[in-house]
Amino acid sequence: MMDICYYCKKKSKATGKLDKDELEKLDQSCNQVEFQKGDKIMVQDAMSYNIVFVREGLVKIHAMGPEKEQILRIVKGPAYLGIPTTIGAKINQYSATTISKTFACFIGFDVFKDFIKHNGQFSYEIIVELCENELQFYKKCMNQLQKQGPGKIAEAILYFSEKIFDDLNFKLPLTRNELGDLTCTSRETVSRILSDFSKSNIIKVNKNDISILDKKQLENISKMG
DNA sequence: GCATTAACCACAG
DNA sequence: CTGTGGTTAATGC
Repeated sequence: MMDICYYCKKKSKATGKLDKDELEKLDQSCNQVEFQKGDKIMVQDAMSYNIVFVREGLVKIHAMGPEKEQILRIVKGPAYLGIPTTIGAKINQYSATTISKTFACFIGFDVFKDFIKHNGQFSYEIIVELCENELQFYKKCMNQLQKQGPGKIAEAILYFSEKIFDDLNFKLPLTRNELGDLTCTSRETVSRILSDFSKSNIIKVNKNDISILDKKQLENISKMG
């Protein structure tokens, strides 16, 4: 059972920069887990000892704020989870819950830290991922702070279509309530806006199945706010 | 003032 | 869990 990581076909870009010895080290502190939809991978306010690599699947990063639950972002594997909170704080600053069947690996933080300190190529790839996340998050902030309801929802639909599913037709992996938590609106507003879009033939909605009919229009609404 | 927007509440399916 | 209608509060002409 040696060298599972060595032969793993779902290596991250960073892990691809590790040599054989390092992969063996990784192997010894890496633990594969299969999650069902709705399983918790990380829990806010708990101690964190691991970095999680999501090989495949969708995960929501969320946290309880002073008022209500907030979904911070949606993560699609392959991607790392928990680097900011594990490096930057002793206690998890957010939770991670799967929204689809997910395959993930838990990596001991000591080993992960060791790679960062000793393998520049590895570190660089990690930094690239963190930077992309930060830029994406800035965009989401602007979206939430400056757009009105329809603009926020339009951007969320485009986000799922382009970044997550790469398809004009997709099954929304969130409830209306969760989509509200993601876009900083109420579930009622999400409902109304979705049916408005539907009535104007911009999208087709059937339960959680969404089809984008008029992408131009949707982009326009997203842009205009 | 008047219009727009969206949250909150309630209730039905 | 969703969709819809009424009410209310904030904001901007």
